[in-house]
Amino acid sequence: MTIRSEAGPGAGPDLLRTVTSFDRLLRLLRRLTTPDGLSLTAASTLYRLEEFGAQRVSELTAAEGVTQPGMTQLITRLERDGLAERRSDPADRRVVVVAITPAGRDLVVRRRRARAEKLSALLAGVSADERAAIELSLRVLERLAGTTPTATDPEEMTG
Amino acid sequence: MTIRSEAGPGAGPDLLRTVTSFDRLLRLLRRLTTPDGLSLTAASTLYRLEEFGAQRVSELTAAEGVTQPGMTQLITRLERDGLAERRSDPADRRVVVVAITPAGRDLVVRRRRARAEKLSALLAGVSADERAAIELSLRVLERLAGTTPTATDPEEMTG
DNA sequence: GCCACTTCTATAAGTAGCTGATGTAAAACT
DNA sequence: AGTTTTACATCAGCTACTTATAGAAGTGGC
Repeated sequence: MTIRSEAGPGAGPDLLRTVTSFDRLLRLLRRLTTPDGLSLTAASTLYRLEEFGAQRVSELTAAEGVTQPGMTQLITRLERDGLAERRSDPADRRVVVVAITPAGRDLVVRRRRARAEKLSALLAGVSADERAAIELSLRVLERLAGTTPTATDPEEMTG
Repeated sequence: MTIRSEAGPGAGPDLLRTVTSFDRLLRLLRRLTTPDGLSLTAASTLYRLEEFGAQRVSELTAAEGVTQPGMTQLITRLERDGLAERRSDPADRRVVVVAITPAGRDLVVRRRRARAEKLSALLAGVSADERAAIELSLRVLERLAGTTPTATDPEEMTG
C-alpha cells in the first residue's frame, strides 16, 4: 500500500514531500502552542473537562490514550495546581470523578485567547485561499482524529 | 488584534472553533506519527542530519530550539542507539560534528515509509478536494514555520 | 452470605527528555 | 602572556511518562 496507488494523479509525490518534514513541522507547531506550564496531555485533558464536564479517571484514560497510572498522576498534578479536583461517586465508591475548577476554566480561556491572537498574527501573511484551505483541513483532520482507532498499535510501525 | 478584524467575513468564527481543540488535535497527530522510540526532537534532529548532512552541536542546538545541554544529551542517546556519531573537527578542536549513521538513515527511511502508508490509509476517507486542501495547508504551515521567530518567548503567553 | 472474579484507582520504581548552573578545554583578542 | 569568548560536557533537579503491583469496591455463582 503506497501513497501513489491511492492518491490519484499528481497527489502522491507532493504528499510524500510534505510528509518528509512532518516531525519538524509538528515540533514547531508544538512550540507555537504550549509555552505555558501544560503538557499536551494536560492541556487536552483540561480542554476535555471544560468542554464535556466532569468525567471518571477511566474515561479520561481511554480518551487521552495514556495509561491509567499516567492519568492518575496527571490528575494529581492538575489538582495540585488548582486546575482540577477529584470528587467521589456515591453510586460507585471505587470511582473518582474529575472536574475542572474555576481556575482551570480561566486557564483554558486564556490559552484559547492567546492562541487565537498568535494564530491571527501568523495568518496575516497568508492569502484568503490558503486560509480557507487551512480551515478545511483542520476540520478534516479533526474528523479523522475522531474516527482513528484510539490506540495506535506500536507494533505496527516498529518493524 | 482579533481574528475577526483580519480574517474577513465568515472566516473568524470558524477559525476560533477549530482552534478550540487544537491541543487535542496536536496530541492525536503526535500519537499518529511517533510510535517508535524517537521523541519529536530526536526524530527532527535525525531528519535534519539525513537531509542536510553532518553538523556541529551548536548548529543543531539553534536549529532545534533546545538548550545546548539538551542537545548534547540527545546526541548521546542517538549515539548510544547507533543512530548518529560524533566526529571531531581538525580545524577547530573544540567543535564536535554530528553525523547520521547507516542505521540512522535506515530508521529515517523506515519511518518515512511507515508514515506514508499510515497517511495513505487515513486519506482513504478523504475527498480529493479535502486532500488538496491538506496538501496546500501543510505547505503553508511549513512556510510559516520557516519565518516564525525560532524562540517563542514564554513571557508572551503566560499572563 | 460467602467466594472468586472483575473493575477502578493508586502507588512504586524506572526511564526519557528537558532545564539552569557550572566546568573545562580550545581559540581569539589585545 | 593574560583575558575573554566560544564550544561542548557534566551535574542536579524536574516533569511526564512507562510497567508491575497493590488494594478497595462492586458483581455473579452457588
